[in-house]
Amino acid sequence: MSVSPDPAESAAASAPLDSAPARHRAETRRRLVAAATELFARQGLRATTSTQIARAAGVAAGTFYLHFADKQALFREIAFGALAELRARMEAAQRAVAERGLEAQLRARMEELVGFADEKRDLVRIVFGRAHEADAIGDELADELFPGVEARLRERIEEDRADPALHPAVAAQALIAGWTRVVAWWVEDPSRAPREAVVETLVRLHPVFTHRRGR
Amino acid sequence: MSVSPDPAESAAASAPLDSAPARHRAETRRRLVAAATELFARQGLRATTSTQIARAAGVAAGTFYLHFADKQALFREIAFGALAELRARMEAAQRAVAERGLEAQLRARMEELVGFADEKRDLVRIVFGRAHEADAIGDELADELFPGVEARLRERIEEDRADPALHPAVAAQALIAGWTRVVAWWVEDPSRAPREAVVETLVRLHPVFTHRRGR
Amino acid sequence: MSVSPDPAESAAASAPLDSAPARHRAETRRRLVAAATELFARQGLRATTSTQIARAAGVAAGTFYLHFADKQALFREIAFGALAELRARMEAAQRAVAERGLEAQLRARMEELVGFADEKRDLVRIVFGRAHEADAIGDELADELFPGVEARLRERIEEDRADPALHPAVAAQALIAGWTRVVAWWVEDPSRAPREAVVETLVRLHPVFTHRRGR
Amino acid sequence: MSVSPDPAESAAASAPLDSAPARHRAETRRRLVAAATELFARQGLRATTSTQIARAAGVAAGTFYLHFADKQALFREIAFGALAELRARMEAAQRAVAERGLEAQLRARMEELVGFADEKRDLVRIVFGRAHEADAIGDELADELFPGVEARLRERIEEDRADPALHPAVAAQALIAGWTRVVAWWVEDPSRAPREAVVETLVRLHPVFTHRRGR
DNA sequence: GATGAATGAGATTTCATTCAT
DNA sequence: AATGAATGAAATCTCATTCAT
Repeated sequence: MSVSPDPAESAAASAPLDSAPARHRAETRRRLVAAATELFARQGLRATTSTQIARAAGVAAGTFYLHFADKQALFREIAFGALAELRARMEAAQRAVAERGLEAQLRARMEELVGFADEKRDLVRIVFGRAHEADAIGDELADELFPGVEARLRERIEEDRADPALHPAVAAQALIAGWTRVVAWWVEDPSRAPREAVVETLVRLHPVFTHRRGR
Repeated sequence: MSVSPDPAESAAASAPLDSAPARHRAETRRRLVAAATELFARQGLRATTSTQIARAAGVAAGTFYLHFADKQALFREIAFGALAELRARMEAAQRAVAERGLEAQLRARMEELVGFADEKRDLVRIVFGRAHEADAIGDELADELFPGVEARLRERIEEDRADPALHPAVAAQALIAGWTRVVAWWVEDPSRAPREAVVETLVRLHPVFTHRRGR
Repeated sequence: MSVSPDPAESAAASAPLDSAPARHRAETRRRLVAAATELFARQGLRATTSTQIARAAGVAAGTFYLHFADKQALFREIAFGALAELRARMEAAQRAVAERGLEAQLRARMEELVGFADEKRDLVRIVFGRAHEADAIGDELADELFPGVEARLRERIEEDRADPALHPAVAAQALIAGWTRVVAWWVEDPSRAPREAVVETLVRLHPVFTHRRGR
Repeated sequence: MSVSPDPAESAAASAPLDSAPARHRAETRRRLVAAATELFARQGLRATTSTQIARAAGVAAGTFYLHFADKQALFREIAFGALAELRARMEAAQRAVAERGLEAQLRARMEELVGFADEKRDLVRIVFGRAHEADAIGDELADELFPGVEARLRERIEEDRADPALHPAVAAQALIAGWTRVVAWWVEDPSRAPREAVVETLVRLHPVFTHRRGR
């Protein structure tokens, strides 16, 4: 499911989803996404033009805009797709150690985060890297994460599993910024720190880890 | 003292630093910085052109380039100047409570950070805000902070005032990102959290605060 | 047929060359060339801007760059087009007197050269004149002529119709330089020499004219 | 003696030529010429700025204009100085073989021309090379040569040592253009032709060489 | 649905030259 | 005579997006 508005969605909905034209249309869209993913990874977001993407997908320049509002929208789709995948993996990893307690779950999540970033370095670099190619999309992703992180933090505080003096929103902002920055910094040059140290440090900076109950 | 390279510095160095022309030159430079500070705050970095700045400073367009390589360089100078001021204030605040212990010092520093951001909202917005107007300058500032933060963290760990399992560089990246993100988020809309809560949360996320000695 | 590389050629090649858009595109290009020819003749190369040409052709400024890499490229096209015409005319003139011998052919060619320059004074002035407006394009034209001139000279030498002690490449450079200089000098002020004298002198400086066979 | 107008000459004339200030002034001028010669050879004419020359000569930017009207004027002085040297050397070479006849004199001159170009490749490249860095200065040099070449040609024609059907001015233009082009082409890459072949070809293209008396 | 040619705004930057000191 | 900071004009070229076919 697409997170950003998609000019084509209404059209697709008005026709049988498996009609021949609809299938052709979906195929064109898929080709655009594939071409863009490849080009973004190779050249970055800014250096890639919508016309280039269209050409690489074998369609005309104008066709691009029948599927996406603009270059950002296409990239946003890729980025939010990746975020959805990351969340699913973190969920799964957490569930797999559910009975081992909050700390184990936290570690599992951080492990998954770092592993995911390692697999999708190009994407991480574009979204969170120094060149700031994705402009505000990194912030949009962070905003997407924010409510959940804040809510969970609030719960933990209520359960006395996190410091009650923390302002949940402030802490959530700080946490998310820390995570994104650390993975972006690390994928830039993974020799900067052993992967295990990255995970361990992210775990140990988390309020759930540092909080001593009943104090 | 200029933080960034200055195309004119070599020339200036070859003449007495207090000759009449040199004084006039310095005055022109000062006027450019003042005009730029004003314009950046009002219109943002992108919307402000080098020619606008020159005009506002009462000099010709080309004069701008006699003093700064480009708009970014001038802004960098402003930003690094602000950073220097922030550091000085944080140092002073820390020294003022030196005898009250590490935690008090930490709180004094965070208080100063948040207060400073509050005073220079425009600057914070440009450098760390969502529009990413300053491109990589926010990162340059963060990089400037990094060595010190990392070194201090390392010391604390050695003194058993911070969790020894933390990787100093990773933790420093996370901390700095958290600080900058939180102040940017907060100045965007200070009603999001009481100032005291922001300070307190930043304090309580810090490894020096969370670490329990001798464990 | 375009002499210089055309940024749009690949795109055009991917579509039928006679489709409606392609025809429209070609028409736009033609209008740009026409407008440029007129403006170059009137104002010279330097004083004419790409934006002026676009406006005179009734298209937007950016459209210019859809058809030509820059002003030079467009001028190069005009210049090489003229060269092609000159060559064709020289060939035709030569063929018309083919049976009257080498000297007659040479004279026919020189006559055509001088006549052509006379007709296209503006172009000659831009390309070969003192203002050097066309920068290296005059040299590019000379380079275009060089291989043919050198080859023909070599043949003549082998046929004992030119001095065998001549170095063909050196002589070709000298000849071409002489021709271009003389016509540029003459069109600057045709009263400097009677047209017939110009032709006759060019003929009599040519190795084929001066060589005495069997020596 | 300088060929181009020199803003300093009048001033120099109004003071004793050997007064202390005059000597200092001449010294500054000499340093400017030396610095310029070096910079022009290394970077070309365009890439060298008047300010660069002044700095290299150890004087202020404005001082440059106390000695030369502009960058072109300084270069013109260098170029005309070289031309004067070339002429002197050609004269001397010619005189050395005066008794051996016109052809020997011609060959001596061409030999000197090619040798001189070989020694001053940088200068030849700037003045006559493809980059056209010297703008019209090459033409000014050619114009300087023109009257002499034309007059000599006229004499030869009157003596029946050159084809009487030649138009002296036209032929002079062609000859000079051939010489300058050939040396520029050759110094660009001396492997293009053996030096002897260059000389021999220039000799054999000359009307004095090709003319058969009494015909 | 697809095409693809056309749009169009506008900041940057350089450096020869001047002239007040 | 020397200094050196300041002047200032102006053409380029990009590329996201549109819209007539």
